[in-house]
Amino acid sequence: MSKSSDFFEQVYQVVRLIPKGRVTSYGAIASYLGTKGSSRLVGYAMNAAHGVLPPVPAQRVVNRNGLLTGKHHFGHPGRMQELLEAEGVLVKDDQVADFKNRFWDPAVALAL
DNA sequence: AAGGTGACAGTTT
DNA sequence: TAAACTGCCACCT
Repeated sequence: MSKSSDFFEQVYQVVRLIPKGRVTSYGAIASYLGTKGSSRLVGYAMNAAHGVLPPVPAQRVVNRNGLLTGKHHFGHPGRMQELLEAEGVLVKDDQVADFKNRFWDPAVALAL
């Protein structure tokens, strides 16, 4: 019953709602959860997202610059970019192409 | 129990 | 203009 109290679980829920082919930022998720200053916790949560079921598409979460900061945490660098490209998200120089257009804001998409 | 960690973000120099 | 520092807070040892 106290599972929902886990901050990580909250993050996972939002990340799993990210549509395929879209990406969001750590700060956007943190802000949506009401913990704007805890953007680092979102990244930290992703660190523990490995092996979590249902799977958490952490590759769709990048920093506010659209940079694949956590690519080194996918077991092997390049795996994150590969996953994104497989979903239609072009990545150039470890950065999401047309990031602003690909950005998916939970505060807007999940509004109401 | 207390301290250190970190896949960010915003501000200042 | 770019680079560096600080704040932030839940999880881990």
